[in-house]
Amino acid sequence: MPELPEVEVCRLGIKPHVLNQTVRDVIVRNPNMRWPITPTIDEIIDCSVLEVQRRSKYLLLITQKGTLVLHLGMSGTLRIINKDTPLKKHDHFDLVFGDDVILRLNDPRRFGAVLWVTENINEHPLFIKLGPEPLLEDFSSDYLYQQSRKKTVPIKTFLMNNHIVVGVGNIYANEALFQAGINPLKPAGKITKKRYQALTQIIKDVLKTAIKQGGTTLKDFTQVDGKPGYFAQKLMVYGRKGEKCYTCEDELKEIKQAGRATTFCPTCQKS
DNA sequence: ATAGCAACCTGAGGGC
DNA sequence: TGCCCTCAGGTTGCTA
Repeated sequence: MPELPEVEVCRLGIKPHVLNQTVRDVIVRNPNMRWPITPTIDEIIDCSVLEVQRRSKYLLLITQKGTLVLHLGMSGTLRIINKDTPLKKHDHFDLVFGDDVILRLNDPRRFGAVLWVTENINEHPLFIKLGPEPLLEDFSSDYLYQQSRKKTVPIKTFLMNNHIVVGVGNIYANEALFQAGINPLKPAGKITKKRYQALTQIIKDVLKTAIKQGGTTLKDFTQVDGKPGYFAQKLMVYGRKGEKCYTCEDELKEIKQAGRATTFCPTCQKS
């Protein structure tokens, strides 16, 4: 389900329900996520949620004893439910704050993760090599330009590399490159500073707009209240292979890059 | 260092 | 109806 906007929408949705609440119980129905949910997770019981943060596509529930790290993988969703809510297939994990406040993780493909981290989160192996947050100031055109020098990797693959910038997944990489008029195959190192200035701003704008719209609902993403996101209605290229470009009406093409589908307009994104 | 790709897993959709 | 194949919003970790 999630790229950065979907995770952020999720964070904003659960925060008012869990902030300053105390964890009463933990229920693990299936520990076999990307990494096993370990019994040390029980250390969170009796802890209070001091902050609800996001780093990259990870949600962080920060308590006095440690941080609960949640990742939604490709198909994960979080809901706030109550004790009478019937169990659905793939409801693998509950964080119980009370009879009426249960944070429940559903994840059919189990690419997601639930981790209990007691060390400094920024020194954790999963976090230590992450690039800057795209919505913060340290993600700038100067930074992106410097990182790209002498890189032959295609710009689309470059943007999806977490070491360069986090949170830009397949949907928003496609959309940002279309809006910037950049060919996804163009080597990152051959793009001018001026074009990086435009691209950097477009990435920020695309992500912010998607957050405002409540994220993109394709198959299984819903907001915490179960409503879909509305950004799918704004997608210019993603998932539109063979359809007409909204700008020039030529046919959108799809190629494969680093194992992921890239959709683009050969006319509007010539170079 | 870098690039490509297999792996993890379930479900949906298309072709026959 | 069923079977088989491909594909899906992510990320790690292997090989060359």
